[in-house]
Amino acid sequence: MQESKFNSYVEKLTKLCTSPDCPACKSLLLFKGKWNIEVLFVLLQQTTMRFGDFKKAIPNITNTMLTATLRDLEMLGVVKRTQYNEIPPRVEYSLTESGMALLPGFYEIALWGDQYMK
Amino acid sequence: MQESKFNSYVEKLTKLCTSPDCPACKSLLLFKGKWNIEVLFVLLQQTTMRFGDFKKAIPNITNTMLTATLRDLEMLGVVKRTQYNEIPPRVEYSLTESGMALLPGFYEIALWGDQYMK
DNA sequence: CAGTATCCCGTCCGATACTG
DNA sequence: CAGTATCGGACGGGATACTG
Repeated sequence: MQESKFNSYVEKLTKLCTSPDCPACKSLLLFKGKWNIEVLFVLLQQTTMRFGDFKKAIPNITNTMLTATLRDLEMLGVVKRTQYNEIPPRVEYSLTESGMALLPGFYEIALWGDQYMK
Repeated sequence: MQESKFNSYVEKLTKLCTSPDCPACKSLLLFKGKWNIEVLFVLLQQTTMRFGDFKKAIPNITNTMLTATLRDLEMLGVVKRTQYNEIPPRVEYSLTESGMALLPGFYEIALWGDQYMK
C-alpha cells in the first residue's frame, strides 16, 4: 500500500472516529458477542431464517446463546424479528437495510484475512 | 443497497469463507481482545510508538493488558516489535504491511457505523 | 523504561431442565 | 416451535506490587 493512499485513509478515519464512543466506533459492538458474526453470516446467505434454522446451521450454539445473540443483533438494528401468532409459533428473522449495508465492510475484512492470515 | 449488488457480494463472500476457520474468518481474531482495535487505531496515526506512548494515548489500559494486546497483535502479524539493547531499554512498535492493509476494511466498517449507529 | 508476577473478581458462556 | 430458567465453571481482564 503506497504511503499517500495510506495517509489519506488515516486522515479520513481520524475525522470519522473522534472518540472511543463515536458512532463509527460503536460499530465494534457488532463484533463483541462470541456468536454475532457467525449468526449474521448465515443470515446473509439465507435472507430469512427461523430459530430452528439457525440451530441447524450452527450446531454448537445453545438456545440461550442463540436467543441472546439474536436479541443483541436486533437491538443493534441489523436484524429484524417477525412473530406470527400461530400454533405452533413461527418467528422469522431477516436482515434490515442496515444489516445488508454491512456487507461491503465484511467483505473487505474477509479479503484481508484471505491474503494475510494463511 | 440494490439486490443484484447485494447478491454478488454474498456470492463473493461465500466463496471466501468456506468454513468458520478459513483464513478469511480468522480475521475476526483481530476484534477479539478488548483493547486490540484501540491499540491498533492509535498506532495507525503514529507510525511508531513506544510502550509508554501507548499508556499515554490510552490512559485506562493496564500494563498487563497492554503487554498482552501487543503480543497478540504481534502474533497476528499486524504489529512489529523492535527491541534496542540499550540502557535504559527502548522498544518500538510499528505496523507491518499487513497491518497497514487493514485500513480500507476498518474505514468501511467505521463508515457504516457513522451512518447507522447514531 | 518496559515490562512480570500475583491475586481476585465479574461476566460470559455451556449444560441441563422446563414451558406457552 | 421457539424459546426461559437456573446453576456452575472457565476465562478475560482489573488492581497492585515488583524487576532486569
